[in-house]
Amino acid sequence: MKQQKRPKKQPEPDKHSLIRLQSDFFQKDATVLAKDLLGKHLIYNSPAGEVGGIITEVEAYLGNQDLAAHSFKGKNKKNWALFGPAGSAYIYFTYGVHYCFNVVANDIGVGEGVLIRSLEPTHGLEVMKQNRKSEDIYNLTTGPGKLVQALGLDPKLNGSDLTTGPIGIYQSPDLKPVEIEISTRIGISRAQDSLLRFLVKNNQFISGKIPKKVA
DNA sequence: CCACCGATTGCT
DNA sequence: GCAATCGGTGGT
Repeated sequence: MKQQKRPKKQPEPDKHSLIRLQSDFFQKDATVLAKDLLGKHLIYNSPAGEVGGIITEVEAYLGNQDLAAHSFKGKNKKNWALFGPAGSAYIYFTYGVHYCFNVVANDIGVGEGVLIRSLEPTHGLEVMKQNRKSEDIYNLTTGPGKLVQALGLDPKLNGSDLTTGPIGIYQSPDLKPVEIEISTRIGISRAQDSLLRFLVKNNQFISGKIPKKVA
């Protein structure tokens, strides 16, 4: 028997079915928050429309106990937002070329954050394709610099409140438990053995380099 | 003042 | 494998 065609086009998730996460969700250690962020939606209500996707890869950075963290040597002009309240944005400029986006964790002044490394695109695909000058959905948001470019995140949103501002973290009501894969962090020269990179198991939307899989 | 480097990406 | 490209840091 022949399959019937779906009468309705599907996959765009309905923004209004998503629940915006509030400060109690963010108020925890970066290692815990990192894992909790997997499977949640990162959505930016941009001037060009709503863009974003499901968080599939993250890394935790732990403040003054973490040699690889930007906050290791304390607060300065560049990293001040990392010391803000849990649930705020830390957007930093690196390699003279790219921006990366973090979710601030833990108490004010601790300097913990979660680097968002990869998304599965769900919102505003056309806008993101334009921003990235690529039609390949696997090349839109699979990397910390790429996803900031795809979403068109404005660096002025550094320090902004993710619970009320134009960038938000959302949970789908029908979110299933996420299976998590763990590895060492990528692109750092110190603390290379810490197992602080977390990925949604078996997802295809991961950043370029091969993870040193451990657990 | 100069050299180096970074939680990256893309091209050779 | 390496250039792009910029601001901060540390050494001379």
